[in-house]
Amino acid sequence: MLVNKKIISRFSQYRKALIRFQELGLIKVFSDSLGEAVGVTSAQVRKDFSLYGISGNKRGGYQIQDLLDELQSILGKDKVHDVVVVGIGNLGQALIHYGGFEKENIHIIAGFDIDPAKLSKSSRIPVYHLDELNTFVCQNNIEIGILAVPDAAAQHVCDIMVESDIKGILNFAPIGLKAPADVVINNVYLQAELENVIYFVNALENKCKRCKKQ
Amino acid sequence: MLVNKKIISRFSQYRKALIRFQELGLIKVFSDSLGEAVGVTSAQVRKDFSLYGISGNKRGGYQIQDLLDELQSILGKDKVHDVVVVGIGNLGQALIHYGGFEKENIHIIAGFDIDPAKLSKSSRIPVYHLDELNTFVCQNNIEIGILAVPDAAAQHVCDIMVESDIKGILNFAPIGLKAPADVVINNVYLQAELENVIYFVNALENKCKRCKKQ
DNA sequence: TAGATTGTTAATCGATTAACAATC
DNA sequence: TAGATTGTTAATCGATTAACAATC
Repeated sequence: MLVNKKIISRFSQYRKALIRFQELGLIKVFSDSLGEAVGVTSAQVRKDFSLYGISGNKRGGYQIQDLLDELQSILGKDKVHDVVVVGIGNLGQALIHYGGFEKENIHIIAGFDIDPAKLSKSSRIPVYHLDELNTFVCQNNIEIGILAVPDAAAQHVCDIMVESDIKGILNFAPIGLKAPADVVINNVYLQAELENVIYFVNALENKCKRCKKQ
Repeated sequence: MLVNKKIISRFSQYRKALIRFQELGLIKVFSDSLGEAVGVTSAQVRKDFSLYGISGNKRGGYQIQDLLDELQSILGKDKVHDVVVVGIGNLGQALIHYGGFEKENIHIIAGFDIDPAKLSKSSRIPVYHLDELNTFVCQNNIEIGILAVPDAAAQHVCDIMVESDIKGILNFAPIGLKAPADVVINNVYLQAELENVIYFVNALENKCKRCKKQ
């Protein structure tokens, strides 16, 4: 796969950095400075862009606005994407209350749960019963769903989402979900990310201790 | 780097899957079934284990309990890790209210913010002013912090955390944080993860359209 | 024993980087 | 022009996988 997850992640980060540059009043960047802002080499930046046919000016760097236009279109930021959140626990709640996605053209338009206490059809972002997911997705042409239910329910709820014809799932349950090949699944395992930090902090400490002993 | 982020992430996932297997009453697994549960090849599983000197029985697979013991110790699950959350917005709040980390020996013991409205010293998990971070970290021997502040504040707050002698940061701001080499930083960019799903859903759709045209 | 699974080596695959010619 | 930066190729690096001998 020539175009992979990582390059698209970097595009998201380039975009964020370019917006910050623009806010500072800058007009153009070099692969060098953009790479530094994101934490990658300048070669990486140029390679990424050239893969997508994005070109700058030899000696003159890249026009920030041009880059942004290209990245917007690659990342689909030129149109609104409606998203639903399934599972209104702590994380699901945080996501539907977080206002930051709005201005990024990602609109979270509804939540779903099975707990009657969580339902509220009249909130700014309504929360419906999971039974209504199918109809809602169909009527509103939803393609993307965020899955934030307890581990034990994850595969089952995933099946329901797929059944409803959701085409992409951002999954927070630490489970290797099974789904048809035409459904995109992207996993974020928060506990694993935290354990990663813990592991490397310990690893580094042990290395230091060993160094001191010598 | 022979031991990288990815292998440790897989260890976290193996562990979760093994716990599920154990709950089902299973005593041993094969690299095959464990790989399937996590979504990797059996070769990957055996390679990962052999890198850490974890061995099974030829023909007999691996004892789940033995594996768990090894993974617990690699991931540092045999002792409690205290963690603080800096930035009590939607995400920070979700993290300190999420109870699931407790039984995983990851204890979130305090939050920090600068907004007076967010402070509450008497909650189950108290939220203090950022000014108190230094003292708190020192007194409680904190090594790990979760950074969940607005983008614009991220680098500044990161500096404060490093200053307080925090050694590992799980960062949610889409910024390539600058920190000394002995500070471990692990980035989770939720918006980028969502944009990833959006990108690949679109990419797949376009491919299908093209297929149908032919 | 025959069959199945591990552990490991070697091959493959893919992503990153170094380097430099092209050129503004 | 001289100098700096792009765009791209080739080299490197690292991670994954295939394959199979060892062996329970």
